[in-house]
Amino acid sequence: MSSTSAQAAALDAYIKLVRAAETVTARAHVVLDGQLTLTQFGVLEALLHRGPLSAGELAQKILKSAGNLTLVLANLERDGLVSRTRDTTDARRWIITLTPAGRERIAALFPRVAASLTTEFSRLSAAEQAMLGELCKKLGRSALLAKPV
Amino acid sequence: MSSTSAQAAALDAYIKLVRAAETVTARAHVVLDGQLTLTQFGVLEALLHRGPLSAGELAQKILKSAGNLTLVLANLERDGLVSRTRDTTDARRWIITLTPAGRERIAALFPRVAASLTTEFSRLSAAEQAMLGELCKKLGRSALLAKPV
DNA sequence: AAATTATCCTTTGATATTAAATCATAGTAA
DNA sequence: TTACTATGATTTAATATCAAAGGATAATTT
Repeated sequence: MSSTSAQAAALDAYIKLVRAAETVTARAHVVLDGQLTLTQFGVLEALLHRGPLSAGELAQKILKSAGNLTLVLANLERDGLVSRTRDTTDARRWIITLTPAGRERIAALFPRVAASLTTEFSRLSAAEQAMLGELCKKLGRSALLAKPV
Repeated sequence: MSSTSAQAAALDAYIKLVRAAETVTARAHVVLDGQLTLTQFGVLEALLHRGPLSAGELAQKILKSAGNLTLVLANLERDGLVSRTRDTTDARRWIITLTPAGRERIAALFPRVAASLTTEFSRLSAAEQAMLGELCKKLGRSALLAKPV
């Protein structure tokens, strides 16, 4: 079994995948202009488009750990961009809400980031973008090997 | 100009791109089994396949800042996996070399990571992998708008 | 040679990130 | 009710990460 060639192809594709993601992200990052970190942008964007969420829900949306969220939210609260209130029906949960300042900040920055990403992806035709999305989706599917019984 | 549809498509493709990269990376990370962080793996892998490099060259290879490399290399040195010696021809540069323990560690882990990536990418045919690589490469090209004169 | 500029790396201060342990509240079982 | 268990969030300890400032050496200019 000559896994060599398949392996070389996989590694090559992987490197290109990661570099592309990093490159495009870095270019979008620039338009934030130091007004938000990328993680903070992710949190505020989720709140803008989905409304108030619990800390746990936010962690899921941006694929980060609960402990991480605690710090990110503390910084955002310190900066007056979000507020935290206890969930009245479950005292373990915090509900995170955009403050007016937070809403203003993300509402101003989101279009810039979206425009940046649109420009970057304009290197690809609509069909190519759809194809890229499909291939990425296939890659992300749940684990290849089912858990044994 | 209805940028809306193009924008939606770009954002959708972007999300899938980033998630795919993160998913595949996280699955490869698991096989490191706590023996190295991903960044440490990147450094040792570069040294294994390219031989001794300066700190600056390593930073370029793994796309990280010089300040970051200082810390990562300090930790690797503390753990006895790399050694640093002054470049005899340029006293500003450090030459980083794998120690026997470092070589052993990365030589054992690299095949595991490569196998993991190969498995992950086996969800795609060879042609699909090549296509994905091409699309990613296109995305990563240098900035779309030339710097004005 | 002396002064200037450039390069390589480190330091500093801040945010990010995770895993694991802990705390508080909720839900369930006895 | 009293235990036990599960869940949501925080804390802790460690590594990662960057931008910006600083230190040392090299290269260039005058």
